[in-house]
Amino acid sequence: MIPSAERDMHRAYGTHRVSNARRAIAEASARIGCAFTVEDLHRSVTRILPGVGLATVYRAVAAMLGTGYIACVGTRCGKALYAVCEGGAHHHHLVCTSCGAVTPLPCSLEAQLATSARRAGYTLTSHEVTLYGTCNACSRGASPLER
Amino acid sequence: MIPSAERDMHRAYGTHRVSNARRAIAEASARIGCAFTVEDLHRSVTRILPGVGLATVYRAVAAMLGTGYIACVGTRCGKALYAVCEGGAHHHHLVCTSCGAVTPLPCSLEAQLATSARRAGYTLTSHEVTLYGTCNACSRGASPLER
DNA sequence: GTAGGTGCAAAGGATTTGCTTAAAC
DNA sequence: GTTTAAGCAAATCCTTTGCACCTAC
Repeated sequence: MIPSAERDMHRAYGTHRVSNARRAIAEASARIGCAFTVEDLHRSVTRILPGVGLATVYRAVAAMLGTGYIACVGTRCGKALYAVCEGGAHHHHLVCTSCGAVTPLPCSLEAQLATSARRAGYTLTSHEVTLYGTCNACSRGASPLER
Repeated sequence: MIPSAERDMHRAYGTHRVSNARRAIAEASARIGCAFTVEDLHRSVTRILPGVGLATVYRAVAAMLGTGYIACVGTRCGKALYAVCEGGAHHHHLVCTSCGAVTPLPCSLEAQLATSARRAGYTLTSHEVTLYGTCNACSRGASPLER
């Protein structure tokens, strides 16, 4: 086993056990390279390893959310959208509404938001910021997926 | 009919027709005073006007989302959470995770976020910011709802 | 050897939709 | 009068769960 691949598995699943199915699922997540639904992921996974069940993908997604390897970056047509998170540092996501590309954005608002919250009498525990826009390629008219 | 109440109905439903059910739904939304699920809203509405169906509430919620009278401020246990939006100006929401209180927060990040996005090669079309925390009352240990 | 993962199928549950009747405008 | 909403019930569909078997550790 290539060490870097093993490291990725640890990033994805933490102390959970790693099966062939989960290996394929983490690999497929990374390969997709943009925001994906569980269904998208399942389709990709079965190309790598046929026979993996949808429930298994859902369970692996839950595990990967737990470790922060992936994050929910919105919804599309009632389905949750996920994306692989690059580093471990606190960040947000910039999602292309045309092709689904996802770019991580370091969070520089922490102090500012906490101040606003405090002024309103709240003690901030967490915040969610998601930016939606069109990426360079899509702005130039490159093949977008259907929204 | 009290003029101010009529004005509220217009804010809630725009050019849609206003029935007794919808009047009760808009009124209940405003009375709740914090974040609510469709189910919560349905319960409140039937106290004002018994016999209103759940589907009617869902359809009214869709209409009120369309006019911006209410907005989605997150989810709780898989159910969408909504809150009445005060003014018309662009703002975000500060949600108390303990009691569900919602405080509108004027958006002061527009320029900053657009710049971050542009730097990443994106043309920003929209953004969502939701802050979660504990309100003053809950911090002091006042009766919280179950999470 | 055992806790944890898999696959399948069935259940769960929020939300939507079809249809007929009733009410707004 | 016509168009739009209500109410009911059934359908939809994403997601979760139960269970028996298998596998990573």
